[in-house]
Amino acid sequence: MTQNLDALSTDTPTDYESLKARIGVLSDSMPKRLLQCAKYALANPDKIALGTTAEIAGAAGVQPSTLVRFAQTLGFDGFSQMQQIFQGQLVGRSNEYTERLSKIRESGTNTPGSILGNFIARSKQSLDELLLQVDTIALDQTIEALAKAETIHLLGLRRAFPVVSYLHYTLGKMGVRTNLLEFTGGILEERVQFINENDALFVATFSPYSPEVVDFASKAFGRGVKVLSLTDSVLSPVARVSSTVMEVHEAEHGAFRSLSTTMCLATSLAVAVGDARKWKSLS
Amino acid sequence: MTQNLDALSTDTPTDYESLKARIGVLSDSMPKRLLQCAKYALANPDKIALGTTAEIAGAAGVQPSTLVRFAQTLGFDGFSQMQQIFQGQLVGRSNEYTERLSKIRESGTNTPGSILGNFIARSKQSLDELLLQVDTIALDQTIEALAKAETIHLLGLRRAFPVVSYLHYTLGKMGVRTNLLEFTGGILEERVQFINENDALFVATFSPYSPEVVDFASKAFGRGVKVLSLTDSVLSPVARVSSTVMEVHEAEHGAFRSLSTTMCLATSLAVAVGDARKWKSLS
DNA sequence: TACAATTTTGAATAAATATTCCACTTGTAG
DNA sequence: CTACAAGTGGAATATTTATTCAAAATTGTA
Repeated sequence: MTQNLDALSTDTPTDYESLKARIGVLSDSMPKRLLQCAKYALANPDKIALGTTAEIAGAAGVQPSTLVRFAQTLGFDGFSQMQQIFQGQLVGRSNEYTERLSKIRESGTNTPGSILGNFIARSKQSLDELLLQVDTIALDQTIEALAKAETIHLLGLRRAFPVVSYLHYTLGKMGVRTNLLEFTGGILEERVQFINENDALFVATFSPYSPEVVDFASKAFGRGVKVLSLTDSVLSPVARVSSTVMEVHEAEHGAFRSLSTTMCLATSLAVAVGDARKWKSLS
Repeated sequence: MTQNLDALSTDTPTDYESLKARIGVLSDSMPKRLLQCAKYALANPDKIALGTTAEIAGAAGVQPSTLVRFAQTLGFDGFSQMQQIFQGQLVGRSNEYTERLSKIRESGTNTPGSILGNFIARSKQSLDELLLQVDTIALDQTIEALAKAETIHLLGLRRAFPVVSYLHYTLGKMGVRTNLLEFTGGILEERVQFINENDALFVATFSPYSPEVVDFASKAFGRGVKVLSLTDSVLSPVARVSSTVMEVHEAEHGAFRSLSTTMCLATSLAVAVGDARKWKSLS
């Protein structure tokens, strides 16, 4: 890494990169104990982010006060200020990106561009989170169940409806038999009896959860039908009446949630199911 | 996530998964404020990991003492003990991220995880592209036209249908009058005469472009109605019969395209229109 | 409607944590 | 060898932070 000129300036570092650069520059002229701090900090950034001065000092073999002097040498007010930089690094760069954009948003009033920029940033963050937090076991189970099912019944109202209607279209295009359950005129309940034991019910529901959807899933589950659900929290009432639950946290802006991340997962699901069916039909 | 029986035991959770499961089980019997804590914790685990009781309580809209009670309800000694679980999750995750990505890269393209990882990566790329290439003038014009319209008529078939049905729901929630045009039984054409001059027609269509949609847009445009279109190319046949055209390039994997980026744009559009209407109604 | 039980609040308190300060040590130049 | 500066340790302090508790509000019930 080439040395950063910013590190020579005297004001406090604002991100992890400039902090590292600053340490690199100053380490030459550091006395023994401060160098010990520097080495420990670079080797254990997580510990700095989460520990207390006493803990860290103990682990690094110095006194708590030395840790404070170390932070001050780097240009910080004290240890706590330096710690925040390490904490920010721990949470991830995606957060920083979001913060920058939302600051831009705050400065100008809700211009269309800033709203879009904000949603883009949040969606990217939400996608990262999906990659990290997705329960691959639940995903595999869902795909397997959907691949085996004779007919896939799809249910989702309000914000979840676009998700199931998309699956209806995409799975249909792949030759999978799907049945999009619509809620027109309260006849939904009776439909549960037409769901076969070889079928599967895919339910999408997000807070605030529609009672009709939960009821329907509950009845189907009671009849022994495989219920695969996609929801936004383990607190979802549909979780208790599902064979498998997949969780997805959507990007939001104020009270409004996107469907960006959910659609990404839905598409993957559809492709994976189509793929699994292809292998099945060949064997 | 599949339900965890361990959550029923009474000793303190030792990892993030069992903590989530515990919350899921206990949430039924939780009073209002504790439920608030539960929801906030599941939605903002990072904040719990790094914040102080005062900060977190403020953000979650409860008292610091309520946070402590929440932790105790889950079986912890106090808030600090619970916080350690969240911190552990945070550290584990940041190490896991690159690991998980490289594992996905190594595995073939047929495993569910790799399909999802692929879509996530492509969606993020596609979102970046949207931020860079979006035509802000067209975006502004579209928002302005939709904000002015008396009724917004929404049209989209196949893969575009989830987009307009989402707009129908979200705009409706904001008190905007929308009319979702459905194509059941070929009576669509006649509907064009019910579109007022003060109305707007929002059309979404992607390759392969449905002729019915293009025809309808063409007729409406001929009658002097504002036609705002969302499509995937300037070569789209709908572009020639539109007042304003917005372009979005969706993430794809083989022959299958997601709706991730499109939904991000649609959400922003809805929020911006809702916002613009609010200002209008106040003046 | 009134009573009991539960839940919430917010100030008081206890615990912990960061920071400061000064005596002491170490290294160094004259 | 001395004197001086720089660096260090650790107790003392100020600050922040978690936790407790009793009064008030809410909820459920007879």
